[in-house]
Amino acid sequence: MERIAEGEYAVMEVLWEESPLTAAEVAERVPAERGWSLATVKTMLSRLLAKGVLRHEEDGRRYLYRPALAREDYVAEESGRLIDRMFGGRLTPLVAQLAARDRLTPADIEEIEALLKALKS
Amino acid sequence: MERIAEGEYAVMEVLWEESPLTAAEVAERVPAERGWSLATVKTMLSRLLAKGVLRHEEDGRRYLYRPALAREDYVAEESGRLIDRMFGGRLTPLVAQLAARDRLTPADIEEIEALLKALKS
DNA sequence: CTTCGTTGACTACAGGTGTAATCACTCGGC
DNA sequence: GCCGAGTGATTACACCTGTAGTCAACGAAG
Repeated sequence: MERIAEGEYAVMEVLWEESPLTAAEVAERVPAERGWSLATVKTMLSRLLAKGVLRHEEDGRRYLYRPALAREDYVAEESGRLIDRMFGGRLTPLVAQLAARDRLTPADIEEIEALLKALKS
Repeated sequence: MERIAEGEYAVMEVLWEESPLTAAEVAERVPAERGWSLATVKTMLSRLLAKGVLRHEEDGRRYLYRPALAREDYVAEESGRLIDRMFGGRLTPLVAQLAARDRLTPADIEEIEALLKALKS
């Protein structure tokens, strides 16, 4: 599976949220902080098409874009990659890491415990 | 904090494992799958120096390199970045994600439960 | 029909990255 | 004193990425 760059990811996010969309609609929905011109968004769309993670269908003289890759699949791949690289493929050290950095609230802990309990049954 | 590229990360890994080391020693210890020449490793070292994540001290006519950035700090930053981007900053969806993909063994679950229990006290 | 806005395609260009080669220097051995 | 191996510095170059500009075609409005 082709890698998706950071900026390209922002475009995918938009389309995972809502699709199909035209290039102009995607541009509207990209977070304003990016400050991208329409041209930039179009470049992203072309590159994502070339990478095969987007599809487009004709709609008159323009295209409607939609993801060709499920968000879950992408997210699973990226998470796995990070955990493999940094934690030798094991999740526990990541949890420990985050805990040590106070990234876990008591509510988070409860939630994860509940999730794990459900998994065991 | 400067970003560290994928290849550069491999060099950091070596130095986090053992330091200080000379360029040649780093090259020896980089995973063989990379198939890097010594020249490539030296380039990486220079760039990492420029980014300020490595230090070097003189040792006669060569340098000894050592990390100027703790592994924990880097790992914390990267993990946080990924979790922010893909899971809205929350860890629970990541755990759920991994669970759904069978990336969690029963042993993992036990381990994390124990960790969380310890955290609560 | 002419004009104008919209659209995809193509081109541009600087900075980062992977992957080196080459150069100049120097120290240890002869 | 000279030579070769090791060393950092400098340079190279293609591909990826962020960020557009431009162009040609086409369809709607007048």
